[in-house]
Amino acid sequence: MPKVSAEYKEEKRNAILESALRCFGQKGYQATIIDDIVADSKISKGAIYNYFSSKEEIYLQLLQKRTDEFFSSAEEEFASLPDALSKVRFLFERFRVQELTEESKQATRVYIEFWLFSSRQDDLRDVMEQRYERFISYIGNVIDEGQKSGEFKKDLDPVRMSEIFWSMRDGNVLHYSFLGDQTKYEQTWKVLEELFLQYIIK
Amino acid sequence: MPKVSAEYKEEKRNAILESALRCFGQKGYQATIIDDIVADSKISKGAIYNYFSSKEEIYLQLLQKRTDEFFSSAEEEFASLPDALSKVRFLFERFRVQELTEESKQATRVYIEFWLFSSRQDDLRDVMEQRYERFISYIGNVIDEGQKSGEFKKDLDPVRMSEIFWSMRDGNVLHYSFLGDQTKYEQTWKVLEELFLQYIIK
Amino acid sequence: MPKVSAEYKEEKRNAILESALRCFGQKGYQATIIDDIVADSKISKGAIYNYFSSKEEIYLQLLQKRTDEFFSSAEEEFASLPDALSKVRFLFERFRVQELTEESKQATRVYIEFWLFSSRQDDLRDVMEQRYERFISYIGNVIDEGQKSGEFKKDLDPVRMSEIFWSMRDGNVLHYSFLGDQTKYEQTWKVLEELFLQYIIK
Amino acid sequence: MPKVSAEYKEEKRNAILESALRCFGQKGYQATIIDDIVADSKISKGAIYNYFSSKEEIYLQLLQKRTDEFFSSAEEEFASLPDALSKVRFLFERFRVQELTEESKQATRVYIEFWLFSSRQDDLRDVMEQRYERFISYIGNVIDEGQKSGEFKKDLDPVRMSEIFWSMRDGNVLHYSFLGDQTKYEQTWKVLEELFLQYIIK
DNA sequence: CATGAATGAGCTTTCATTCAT
DNA sequence: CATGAATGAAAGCTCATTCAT
Repeated sequence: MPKVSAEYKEEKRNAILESALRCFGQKGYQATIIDDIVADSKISKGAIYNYFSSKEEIYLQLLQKRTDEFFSSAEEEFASLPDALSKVRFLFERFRVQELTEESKQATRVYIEFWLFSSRQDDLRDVMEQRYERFISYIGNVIDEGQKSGEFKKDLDPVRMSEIFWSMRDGNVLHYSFLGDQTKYEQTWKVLEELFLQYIIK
Repeated sequence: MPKVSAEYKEEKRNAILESALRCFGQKGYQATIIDDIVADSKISKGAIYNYFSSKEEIYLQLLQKRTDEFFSSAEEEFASLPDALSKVRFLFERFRVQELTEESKQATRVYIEFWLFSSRQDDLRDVMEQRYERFISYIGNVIDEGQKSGEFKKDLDPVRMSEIFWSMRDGNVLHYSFLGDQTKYEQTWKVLEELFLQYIIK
Repeated sequence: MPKVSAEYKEEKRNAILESALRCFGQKGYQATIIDDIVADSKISKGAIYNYFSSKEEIYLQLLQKRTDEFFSSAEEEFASLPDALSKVRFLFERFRVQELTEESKQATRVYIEFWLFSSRQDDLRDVMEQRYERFISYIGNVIDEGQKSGEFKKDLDPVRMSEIFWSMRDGNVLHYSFLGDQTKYEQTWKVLEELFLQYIIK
Repeated sequence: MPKVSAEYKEEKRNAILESALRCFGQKGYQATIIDDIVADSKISKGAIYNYFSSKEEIYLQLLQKRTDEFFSSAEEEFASLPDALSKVRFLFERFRVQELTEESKQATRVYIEFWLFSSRQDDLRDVMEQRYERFISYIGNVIDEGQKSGEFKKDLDPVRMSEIFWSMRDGNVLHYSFLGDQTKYEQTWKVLEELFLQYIIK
């Protein structure tokens, strides 16, 4: 019989994750120290370690949460979209709008940093690779759908096009996260969308 | 041993830089400790600090050297290329081939990590920003040249297209550095080239 | 263990300061390494840095504490002393007795070393200069009081006489800290007292 | 058969010592690094170690040289002085004038620093103790001479008075080296002279 | 469960000294 | 003898993690 309710614990977990995202975003994953999260969240160091076993774990959970949120919200939107093209357009729109928030920009930056960081640690690599697959196949499926419906060219490899989508997105956000110019980000992203659609649409 | 030749010192410097690149590439900039470079280069810690004033300095010099090499070799090639389109094609070709080397892949990975890292430190930011400008304007000029010669569409913003080129490249290399699949890298890059050229050519 | 009382922390702070004084006294400020204080106090390096931000800070706090103690105890004694002469006599007596303790001898030695050391570092200089002023004006005021009451010669500059007092004291302790001969120290100090009083008394 | 003349070697030795004094004076003994002396003297590190076996040795030699110079010049002056009082007056005058030079002020400062430093190392202690004795007995002898000639009070202990002389001098220079106010130094020293003479003269 | 004091391995950088040339 | 590159043992300080209260 637990001493506190499950909601209470869930709330605390979330508070820690939110603080962690802010801190990681501001200082970077490696540069953030646990005391930064303590200061931001006003939750004691010991408590943080009650909820997460390590700094790495915090990051991983954060990533998981954001990933889940992305997929569930995308899934929700997709339900009302009639065809593959609308879905691709929606994704471009979504990344155009979403990245503009400071939170989202930082999340991506941290994601890239951690991605790089993880690539040298086998246990982390596996986690990141699975996540990668999930993202790739998600858009791959939309492309595939569009091919089947005759919207997109048939001779494209859906996986390849998906990789291209994500490369463009990651590259663009990487530049934006350094430059910080929102208008430029939106315009560049708009051009990338044109480039991409022009290439896949029949 | 003192009063050694300038070449000797240059060699030593390069040996350190090469070791550093290997180490940074394998473990990441932040995760690499000076002793890793000592172990890899068989050069003592003190000696390393005779050549470079800090770990940061080592990185910056490494970056400078690679940047200089890129521009001088590109300049050389460009001399024999008749038009802007050939130049853009050459750049795509170059990044297709060059990134395939382990060294180059790691260099880019380290570059991205440091880029992220530097964005929070004002003094480093300046250095990185200047380097960024240099790369952007380099391809911007080629685009501009192509517009004047009538090769490329006139209504494109050269700077934007340059940013798009670099975003695509950085995004693609980032993915490749994580996945490590050369064939996939080449194919994706090929498609990105098509996408890009199709968009800019009249 | 956390959420300890303020006294607990105060005790720990003091334990560190006491160890530091012992170490500084034995080996000198510059020659003392943090591990010496760790060894002497049996408090871990990390814990020491929880209480003080640097070795310099430890020294400065030590100085502050001793200075405060000096002034508050002197103030207390002064309250019951009827005239300026008694006060000057008291100060001579005090330094005669106090310096005899090993702790006090070492403190002065460390103080002088740090004084020398600080004179080349602007931020430290300021701190040390203020402390200097405070000591000088303290005795200057007593001299002044004695002049007004007619005890001391009127044509003396109180500040100068105060500087002379402290010069004699610092010089004498410096010699004593090197020689370590208590009897000699006391006798020399006695003579210096005579010299001084003979010069200021009407 | 040496390769170079003895004078050549002597010159180099002196050049090193002069640079060392400048450096020690500016930065302190402990804070001075060999490279400072290299930079100041333009003599290579290896060469310095040909002439001196360690940094400590450099200091000791410097001290020896200055001590010898002091005694030989004092001896020279003393020859023409008729009585003990003139000799004591001459010493006060000498320290009043001499300390005003930047070089001399720094030398004393370094001397005190090293004195403190040496007191914890047995081998150095011996050297410093001997030097101490020499200085003490030098003035002790003058006092003694004055007592025998009837100039000074008979009931004074010459050694004690000598210690007092040197305490006053070291204390005063210590303060001056921190404050750096020449006028104040001269005036304070003048008062100390009065104090001292008033006490010893019959 | 929460707290935050304690731990100590680990990091970057320094510098007296050595020694190959 | 002169040179200055090489060495590596320290030193000050950090910070993820633990655990007594």
